[in-house]
Amino acid sequence: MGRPPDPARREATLARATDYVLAHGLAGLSLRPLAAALDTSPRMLLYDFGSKQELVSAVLAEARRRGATRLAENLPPEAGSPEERLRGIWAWISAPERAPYVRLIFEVHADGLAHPEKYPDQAKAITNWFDTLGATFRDIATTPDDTVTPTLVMAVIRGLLFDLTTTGDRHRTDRALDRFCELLRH
Amino acid sequence: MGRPPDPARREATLARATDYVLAHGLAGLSLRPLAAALDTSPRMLLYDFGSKQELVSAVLAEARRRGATRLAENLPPEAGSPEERLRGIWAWISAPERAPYVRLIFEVHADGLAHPEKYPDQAKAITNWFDTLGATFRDIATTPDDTVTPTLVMAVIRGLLFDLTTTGDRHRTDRALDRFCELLRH
DNA sequence: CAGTATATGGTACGACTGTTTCAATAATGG
DNA sequence: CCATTATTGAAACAGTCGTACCATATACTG
Repeated sequence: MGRPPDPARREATLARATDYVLAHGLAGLSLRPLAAALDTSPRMLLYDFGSKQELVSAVLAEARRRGATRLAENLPPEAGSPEERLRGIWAWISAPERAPYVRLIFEVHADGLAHPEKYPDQAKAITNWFDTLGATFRDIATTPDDTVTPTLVMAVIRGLLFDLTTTGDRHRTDRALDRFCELLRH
Repeated sequence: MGRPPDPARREATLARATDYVLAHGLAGLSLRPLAAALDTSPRMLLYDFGSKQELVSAVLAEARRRGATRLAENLPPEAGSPEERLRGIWAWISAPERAPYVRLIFEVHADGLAHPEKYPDQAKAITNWFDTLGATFRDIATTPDDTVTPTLVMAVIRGLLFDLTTTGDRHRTDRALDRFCELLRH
């Protein structure tokens, strides 16, 4: 008996909160402005998530979930040559539409370096996200259990993303990826 | 006439504030705890620097200055082959002693992505810092004014730094750099 | 000494923070 | 209608934030 719970509300709030965090970043996140933008109240955010920290955790999990599905939709891991897949991943992740996700990844990474205790396993989750990408390149590895080549490939992508997001110089970063593909062919 | 100014005090405060920021990060920086750790008062910090934002700018400039001189001291840009220089840079910047600098770089980068207005030209300053490193590799470029190869080299270093600081897996990241050197030789 | 400029302490302001408390409303089953 | 459970609003609490104001202390010149 009693009024039935409405789990859909929490999920809808989570979805819109994730949009908000992707748009505004994690750094200055505050419950009152967030609640105002979501047409709810700080009271309800805490009612649904318990605390700000748990809300942030939920938002990060949701953002990761979204990124993974979008990647799976657009980049079948078996299509084409390794080089074509590498170019596909770069085109996908460096596209302007992905900028909010990329920004959030860098933000969590940086905050996790200063305050590791705030992200118990989420730093690893970010790693897993890149590891998923890295698995795509297992076939250009030197040995079956070689983790070095995927590590290098992911480092190039992350490093070029850092460069692109800082300088905005798409031409130079695109050509640097070309150069890397060249090196990989030999 | 009147009491003479004491510019040494401001510089001493700046040096110790830079130490503090390198140790504690930029994210949660607050005047009162900072002043307490520096045996001074928020009053004096504002007296010397005008505002928190200007203090942060001064600290970042100082940190950049330190990083540049430490690099110049330890890595003469003309010594050895490009590969030896690349390994030298990686060994230098990935050393545990550089961790605070690296953390700060990632932190400023991430914060600059979310709030570009807070760092009018300092995002470019970070780029310049890496550009200085990149100039070291101009001789393995394909053409004299090739910026692509230095871009790729710096991307590998930044990407591997991201990986190393997240996972702590030094063996894997070191070997990934070996692999990159291999690719560069051909 | 007075005059003057720098340096510093203490304090309070207004705005914000995450969270709590108390009360009211809404929706169900009996 | 009533008991019960979920939901929601309004307000307050205790704290922190950057900063401004006012007084005082300090060190120098003439």
